Order: sequence, then C-alpha cells, then structure tokens
Amino acid sequence: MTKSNLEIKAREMLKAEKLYRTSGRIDILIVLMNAGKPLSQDQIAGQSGQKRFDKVTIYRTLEKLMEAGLVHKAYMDKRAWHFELAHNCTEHQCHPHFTCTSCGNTHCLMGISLPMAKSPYKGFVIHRQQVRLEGLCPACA
Amino acid sequence: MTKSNLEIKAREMLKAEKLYRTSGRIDILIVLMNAGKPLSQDQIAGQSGQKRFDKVTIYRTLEKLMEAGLVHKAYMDKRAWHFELAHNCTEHQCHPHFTCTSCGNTHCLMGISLPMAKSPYKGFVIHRQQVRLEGLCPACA
DNA sequence: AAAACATTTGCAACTTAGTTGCAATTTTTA
DNA sequence: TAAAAATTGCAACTAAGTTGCAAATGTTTT
Repeated sequence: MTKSNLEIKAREMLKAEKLYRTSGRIDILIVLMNAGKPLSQDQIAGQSGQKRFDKVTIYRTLEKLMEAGLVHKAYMDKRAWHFELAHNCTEHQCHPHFTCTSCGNTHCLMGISLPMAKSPYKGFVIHRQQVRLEGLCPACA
Repeated sequence: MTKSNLEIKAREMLKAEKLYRTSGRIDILIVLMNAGKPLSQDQIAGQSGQKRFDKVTIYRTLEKLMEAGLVHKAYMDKRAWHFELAHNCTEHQCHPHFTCTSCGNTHCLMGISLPMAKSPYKGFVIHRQQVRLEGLCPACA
C-alpha cells in the first residue's frame, strides 16, 4: 500500500511541526507528494481522495503548511497560485522550475543549484533565491 | 522637460516594433520608465497622466508590449501580476527581483547575473532564466 | 488633406481566484 | 471522556483578469 506509507509520512511531517493531524492536511500532503510538481488549489481539490474539501479549507491548509515551512509557493506564468512541498529545497534555495514555452507545462528540475546571488548594493541581505527557467521540454524540443 | 524626452523614447520603442503609437501605449511606457520597478495594472492606472485608461485597455496594451518583447511579467508574491520594461534584460536573463520579507517591497537589482542553469536532464533546452530573491532590504535590515 | 482601411479603446457584463465571518465539527489535552 | 483548542464548511463577498462589440483613433492611400 503506497498510500499508507505516504500517510505515515504526512503524519510525521505534521507532528514534527506540532500541527493538528487532520484528514484535510494529510490528504493534501499526500496529493502534493504524489504530484511532485506545483499544483493549484483547483488541481489539489480534483486529486484529493473521496472526501472533497472546500476551497477555503484548501487555501487555509496551504497557508498553515507554508507557515510551517512544509510547502512553498512556486512562481509561474499562470493565473492561479501553485504550491509544492518544500522538501527538496535547501535553506537558501529551492530547485528551479522549468516552464515549456511551447506546451506550457512546468517541471521541477531537481539537482541544479546556482551559486547564491550577491547583492552589488549595500544593505540588501539575501536569504533565499528561486529560479524560474523557460525553454523547450523534451516533448516539444 | 523630462516628460517629452521619455515620450520620444516611448515613440521610438513603438516604432521599432511597428506598433501603433497610441496615447495609451505611450503613457504606459512612460509610467513604466519612471517607475523602474514592476507595477500592477492598478498601479499603472493610478500613475498615468490626466487621461485615465480603462483596465481592459491597460491589460491589452501590456499584452501587446509583451508580445513585442518590450515588457516582461515579473513573478512576485502578490496576488496581481506585475509588469516592467524589459530593457535591462539580456536575451537569456532578466535582472533579479528582490522582495523584502519584512516590508514586502520589491526592488530590481541591476548588475547581478547568475551563470545560466544547465539542465541535468536530457532534452530540456533552456532559453531564459529569471531569479527571485528574498531577504531584508536596507530599510528593514 | 480627405477617404478608406486597420487597429485600438471603452463599456458593460462576466468568469475565476482568493478572502472573511461564523457556526458546526474534529482533534488534542487533561 | 469532557473540556479546551483548532480546523472545517458554508454563504456571501472582493479583487483580478477576460470577452464581445460599437465607437474612436491611428495609418495609409489617393
């Protein structure tokens, strides 16, 4: 049962952050683990188990998970916000997101990390960076 | 008169791209040149001259300017899209955008450019990259 | 410079994304 | 298992962005 493995993982993540382990949070974490790429509220709603969660619940859940550092927003050329697990990110940077200019799909490219930017201006303290890439994906190239 | 200098510049940009030189487009280009940072539709509407342009016009204008490559979208942690002139970008990358996690303001950091990412996966052709930075701005550090 | 043509603009109405307040439910703690 | 604490769903709402079409503006031709 892959599912219960993921459920155990989800429960551990929540416990580690001292968050209530509710069915909504567990479900949403599982959806994000399965997806492996950023999803919108709408996509999450469509992929969660039998029980459908209200969009308000999904947004509030995602916000909590972001506060706890378990989830990040991914910045994409889409109208709706997209969310993903943060577990592949280091303290200072997330993996890059690649968006294909032909088909519009977005992929996470794990295993790349650019050197951290250094500000040429005094006084800017850089904590994190996030890289967005554009080009052609294997299917479209 | 700074204004007429900018107007001349705006007209040249439009002419070079073979776009109609309408008052709306000229105005919006001037607003973006003056701002020097990404602005939302709403902010653009608020800063353009006496004549107020409809939001539909502003969105359509920005879209045209993006098609022509004069304007880019900047990806930010805001609900509304933000737009800026592309004239500080090279073919392969735009300058990074820095957002302060304390005050929420975003600055363009000119003069930084990270090495282009190289995909560790076969088949991804990377054309452009955009970097988003988070941290503390001089006022908040 | 006026007429003909092409493109852009404004309006009104609409869709989609995200938010708020509050009562009902679920989870945790004692 | 009862009390306390936090989350969820609902309904109604705000904000962002879009569509179609007629009127206005910009460009080209004569």
